[in-house]
Amino acid sequence: MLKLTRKVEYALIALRHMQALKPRKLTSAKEIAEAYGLPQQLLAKALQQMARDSIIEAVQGPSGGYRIMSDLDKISLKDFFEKLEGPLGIMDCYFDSDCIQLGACNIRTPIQRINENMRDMFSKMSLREVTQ
Amino acid sequence: MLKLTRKVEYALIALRHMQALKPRKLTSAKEIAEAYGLPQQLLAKALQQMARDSIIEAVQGPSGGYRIMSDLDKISLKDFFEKLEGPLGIMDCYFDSDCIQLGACNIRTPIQRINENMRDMFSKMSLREVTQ
DNA sequence: TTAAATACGATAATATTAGTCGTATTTATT
DNA sequence: AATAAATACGACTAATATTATCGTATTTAA
Repeated sequence: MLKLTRKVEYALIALRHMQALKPRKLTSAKEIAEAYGLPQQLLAKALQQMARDSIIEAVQGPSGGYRIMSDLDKISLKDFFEKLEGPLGIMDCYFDSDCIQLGACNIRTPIQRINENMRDMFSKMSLREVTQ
Repeated sequence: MLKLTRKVEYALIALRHMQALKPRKLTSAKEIAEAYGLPQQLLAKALQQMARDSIIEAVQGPSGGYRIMSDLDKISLKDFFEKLEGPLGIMDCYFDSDCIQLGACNIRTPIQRINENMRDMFSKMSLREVTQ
C-alpha cells in the first residue's frame, strides 16, 4: 500500500549514482546494474524513459551512456513520479472517470482532499533532495 | 503506484456511511454492501478488522451489526492505514530489513526522508476529516 | 429451533508489477 | 567496411500482490 514501483526505485538509484559523478561524465546501464545488482534491462527502461523526458541525456554508440541533463533542483518529486508512472493519486477516481460506483460513492470528495495533500507534499520536494 | 487498497477504500466508505447515521445506530455489512455495490465478504473483513482495532463496535446475532465506537477525530489517517495494512512506507526497506541490496543501496536515507514526510502528512489528517 | 448476523481461515481469480527476449539502431574503434 | 558496445523498444513471460469467494463456525434475537 502506497508503494513506489521498481521502475521509480531504479531511476532514483541511477540518478543518485550519476549525481555523484563528475559533471557530464557518462555512465552506462550496465555499469549501474552491476554496481547495485539491478536487472539491466529494466533499469535501462527507466533510463530510457528519463531520457525521453529530458531528465537525463542519452549518448548512443560504444562508450556512450547517460548523464544528468536537467537541474534536479527544478524537478519536483511529483513531476518525476508522474513522468515515470502517470498521474499520482491514492485512488484512480481522481483522474479516471470510469468508476463503477457512479453516483453511489460517498468518499470522492474526501479522497480528493487526501490526494491534494499528497500531491502538494511531493510538489514541495525536489528530485535533488532525494538524489544528493 | 502509491495507491490505496480496496480494503482501506471500503473501510472509509463504511465509516462515512456509519458516521452519517444517528449515533449508536447499527448497520450491517449487507446493508452497506448493497448501498454501494461492494463485495459483502470483503467489506465484512474490513469491518471486522476495524472492530478488532476498536474503531467500530460489532454486535453479533440477528439485528446485530456495526457502529462507530471511537472518536474519529482522535485517529490519524496514518494510524488508520497502519492498523488496516501495516507499516506505511513507499518502500519496504523502511521497516523490512531483508533487502537484497545489502550495503550497495544508495537511496536508503533519502527514501526514509520521503517516508517521514508522508507519515507526517498522514499523521496530521484525522479519520474524521475524511469521513464527515 | 431457526434465521440473520458476525468471524475468519483457506482458496481461487484477477490484476499489477517485474523481468526477459529479440531485434533494430547508433556510432566509436579498428 | 567490419566489429562491437552501447541505446531503444515492443512483445512476451514470470512472479507477486490484490481482490474476491467459499465454507464453516459462532453468536443471539425472535
